[in-house]
Amino acid sequence: MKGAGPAMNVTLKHLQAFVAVAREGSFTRAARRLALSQPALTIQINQFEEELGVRLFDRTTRRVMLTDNGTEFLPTAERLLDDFESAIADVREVAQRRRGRVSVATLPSIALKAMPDILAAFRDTYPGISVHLHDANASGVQRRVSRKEVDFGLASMWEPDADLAFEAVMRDPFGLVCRADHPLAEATGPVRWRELAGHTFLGLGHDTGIRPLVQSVDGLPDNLRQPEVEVSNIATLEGMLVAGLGISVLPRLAMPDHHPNDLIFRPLVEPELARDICLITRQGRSLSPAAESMRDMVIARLGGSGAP
Amino acid sequence: MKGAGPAMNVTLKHLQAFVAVAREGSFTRAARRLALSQPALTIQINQFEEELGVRLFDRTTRRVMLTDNGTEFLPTAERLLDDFESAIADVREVAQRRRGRVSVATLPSIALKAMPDILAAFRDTYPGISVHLHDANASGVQRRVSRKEVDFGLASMWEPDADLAFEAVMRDPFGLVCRADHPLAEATGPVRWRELAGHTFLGLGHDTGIRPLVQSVDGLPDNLRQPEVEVSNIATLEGMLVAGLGISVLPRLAMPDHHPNDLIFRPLVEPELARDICLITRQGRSLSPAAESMRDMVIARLGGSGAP
DNA sequence: TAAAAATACTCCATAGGTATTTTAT
DNA sequence: ATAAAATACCTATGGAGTATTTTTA
Repeated sequence: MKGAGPAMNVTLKHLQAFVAVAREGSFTRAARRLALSQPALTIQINQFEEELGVRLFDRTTRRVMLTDNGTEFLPTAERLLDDFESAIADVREVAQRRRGRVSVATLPSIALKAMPDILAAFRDTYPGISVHLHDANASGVQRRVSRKEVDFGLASMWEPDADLAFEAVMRDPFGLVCRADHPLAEATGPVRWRELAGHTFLGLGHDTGIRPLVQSVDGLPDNLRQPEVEVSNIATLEGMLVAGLGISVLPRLAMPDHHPNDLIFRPLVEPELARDICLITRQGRSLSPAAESMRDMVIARLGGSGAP
Repeated sequence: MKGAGPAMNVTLKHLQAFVAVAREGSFTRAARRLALSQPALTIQINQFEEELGVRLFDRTTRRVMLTDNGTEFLPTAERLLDDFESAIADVREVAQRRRGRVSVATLPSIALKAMPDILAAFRDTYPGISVHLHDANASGVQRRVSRKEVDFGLASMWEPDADLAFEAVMRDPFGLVCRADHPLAEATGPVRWRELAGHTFLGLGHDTGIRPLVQSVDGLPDNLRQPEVEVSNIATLEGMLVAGLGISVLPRLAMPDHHPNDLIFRPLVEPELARDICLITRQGRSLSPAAESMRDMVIARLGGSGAP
């Protein structure tokens, strides 16, 4: 409620002019330093004094010296200019990605398989920017983006949301996962969904993004539609798979790779199925410079290729 | 040595525009508040964002909201504007005599006879300005002015000084001072210098401004040119006069008035002699606003009249 | 008399205005 | 359909330059 103050015909140029003349003790030299003509400087100082109602310099054509008022005001003027400059410089540093912070929410599988490389490259390119990585399931990622807890998310779509924008950056194809000594592991290469019929199937719980996708497959065998066993997280599933309790179906990125010799992965076809890994942002909200850089790097690293 | 920074295409107007839009959440309303057209404001914000390299607002034609960067920068921008305004306002307060300080050096006689009224009036007119009064002899007053210990001095000229400016503001006429029962006190009104011949004369010492003036009088009686008794300060002289040890010669203002019934004063003529009470300032140096006001008041109060 | 500030004038860059278009709700 | 931001275009203010005058050491 305090409107544009009465001080606002005073500009930064006036302060700069004042400080320059005070430091140089000469209009001519100060003008040179400011890359200005001497008359222009004279006018600025006159205006400034007029505006303040105070004489800042006692000057003859031979000597220029600060008045008491000028002496008193000089440090203030210098501080104002410094404050101003450094505040602007701070913002610019953020803009130039020399400083900043970005936080991202991803699925655990992505955090594990894709992010380490990306983070390493990012820290390399933008050493001044700190990165915060949160992992959550698909629903949690969306929630964190909505709540502005993170700059953006990287996950499959959990449910459409008008406030969010989803940009697919990578397809993560589903495949059969089972023990290497399982009958289905005798062949390699693609495997059809219907070949999985009759094998003990280990399913994933409702709160993952994976389940609804699998359920959407046309002509899904009954043992996949109504799994005999259901677990809620990948780690448990992994243990059961290694123990040979059954087979399962997972996106390639979600497949555990702690047991390269025990477990195999065969892409599923007829139909091919994949989850789209999306970059999730708030609709209509721009990203901070740091977040933008991170987004670009994620797209560059995930965009063209499939899984690493 | 750090030249005009790179932040200086940014102006206070940009900051004001930013803060106004942030507060109003609307270009149109902010423009109204700034007494500006909406397109002008749009341009300022665009320039500012361009200059900073950062988007400050996410805007559609329907909604304007701060970006994260904008949110972060807003308090800084507000602080910068406030600092600026209050710094300028401070200077203006000094200019408008609402705040400040003035110090003056005067002769004891003036401090005693003239200054009380002046100070009272001054404090009345400029309640925010503090006044410091120093007393010293003529030589000391000049020294304090030269050394910038005071804004100006008020005294007779001790010796010419090219660095000082002397402006006579009042004539302080010399007169005979003696006891009321002295033969010279029988008459009243003016008295001639030569009438003082033959009376015991009490002289003042060399470090006062009075002595050289008296010595300069044409046809000065010998008893004045070579006083039998010499004292160095007025208080002592007063005591001796009251005791009836002799007569003396003093400017009217310097005459003690603790003994209105015991001592009389008769103006001296043939020739008339007076000391000029001068306003003493540093040559070529302007006065602070507070000092200027004090100077004006001193001239107004002493200028026209003689002693109060 | 020489060097520096002040003044006079001229010009053009740009801040700001008006009119219009675009866009999102 | 409407209200608000963006764009296009134009105008005029005033900031800055050059040339000159004034002043003081």
